Amino acid sequence: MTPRRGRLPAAERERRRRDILRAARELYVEHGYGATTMAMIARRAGASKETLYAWFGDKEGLTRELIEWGADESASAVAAALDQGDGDPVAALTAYADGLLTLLTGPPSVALNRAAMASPALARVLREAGRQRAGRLVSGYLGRLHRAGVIDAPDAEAAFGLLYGLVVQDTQIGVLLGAPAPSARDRAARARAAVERFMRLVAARPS
Amino acid sequence: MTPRRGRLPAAERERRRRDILRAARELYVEHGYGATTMAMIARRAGASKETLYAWFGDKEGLTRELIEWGADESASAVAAALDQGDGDPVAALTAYADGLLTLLTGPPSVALNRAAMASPALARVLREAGRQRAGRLVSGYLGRLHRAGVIDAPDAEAAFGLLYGLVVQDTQIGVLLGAPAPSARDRAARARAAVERFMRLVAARPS
DNA sequence: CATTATCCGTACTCTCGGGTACGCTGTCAA
DNA sequence: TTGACAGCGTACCCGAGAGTACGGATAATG
Repeated sequence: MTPRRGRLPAAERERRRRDILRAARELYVEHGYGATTMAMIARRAGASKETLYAWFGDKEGLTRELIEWGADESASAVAAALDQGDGDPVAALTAYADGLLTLLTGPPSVALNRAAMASPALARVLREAGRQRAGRLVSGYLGRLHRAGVIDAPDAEAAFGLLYGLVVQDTQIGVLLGAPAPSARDRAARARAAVERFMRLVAARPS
Repeated sequence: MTPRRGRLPAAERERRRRDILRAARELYVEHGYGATTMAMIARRAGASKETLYAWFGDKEGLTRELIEWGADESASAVAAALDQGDGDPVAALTAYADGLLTLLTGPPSVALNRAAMASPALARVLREAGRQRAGRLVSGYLGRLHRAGVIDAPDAEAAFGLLYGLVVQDTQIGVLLGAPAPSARDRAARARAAVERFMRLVAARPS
């Protein structure tokens, strides 16, 4: 509400940048990517269109930064979840699974995934910044479990795919297509069941 | 190439309708939904824009019919796959799994799923005509396996979700976001592994 | 305090695609 | 045979939104 005018110091400028991204994310959630105009974003952020174009290049550039910002947040969330449980892999994986479902079915993720479908460039960013980065974290964790003899999964990448499938099933694509998102209770139950099945499938063979 | 003019008899009219839908599908695959204009569709189908609007209402209506057409095809494919194997459930489910992967990662399905992301109405059609319909077929099949004592899966819906997750994992969303589609060999291997794991997880308990 | 780089607000241009109107032509039905 | 309809081609309208230009206001900076 404070009309900011004149040049901004670096710190303030960084905050304004986040304000703009936040405004864009809200509008994508409310109206969808296609129906959100640069004018709407500028209006909600209390900025001018010219500033948007000066800072982000164009609508795609702005959206790209939005995706990267979200990917940063989710990567930290994954790392944090895997640190839970005090070394108990089931607890850590369950925390990760729950977080994954919460993230993927959350409005911001849904809006950005839909947006990415409309632009190959954005899709690439989302895939690399989001999925692949988180995948590496989890694969690395599963690889360590394997080497520690906790599970029998020589191919950590494949094990990650298996876990992912058990957790997510068709939930994400369903929500992207308009199905209601699962409740917190549902997510927790799914996470537990998925990890239990995962452990059963990759149980370490007695040597 | 034959310039069709004058009123069309019913049979011919039906063929022209398919021609138009086929043209639209090709263009969606080549350029994406958003970048495909009604003029392009009319041009490729050798029809006039006015005819498109007269027959389909608007772009969304045309796309809706396209989705329903594809759903019809895929429902028959599912039914056919489940009939394979001469009563061997593993063979039938493997055929289904392979077909599912082939369908979901195929260019037409990818193009239509991306299109549906841009419109809640289209998303609803795709979800109901496609996913739910196929889901009912498979759930019904799994329910029969359960009642026959072949598997232990009292909740057929949940069992379908599990099978789906084991088969598809993150492949569909990945392809939608631009990852390369899996090869036929990869699909077959995935289908076999998924069904093998599925059977292990829902193995009938010895009573 | 003067200066200057920003930044807001607004108004503007331009392109593009959805949707419509219309005349011409060819084919089917009476 | 002949009307009348259906469908092609083309030209057109219009709204909308991306991106730009510019004047005026303002706060950091020296």
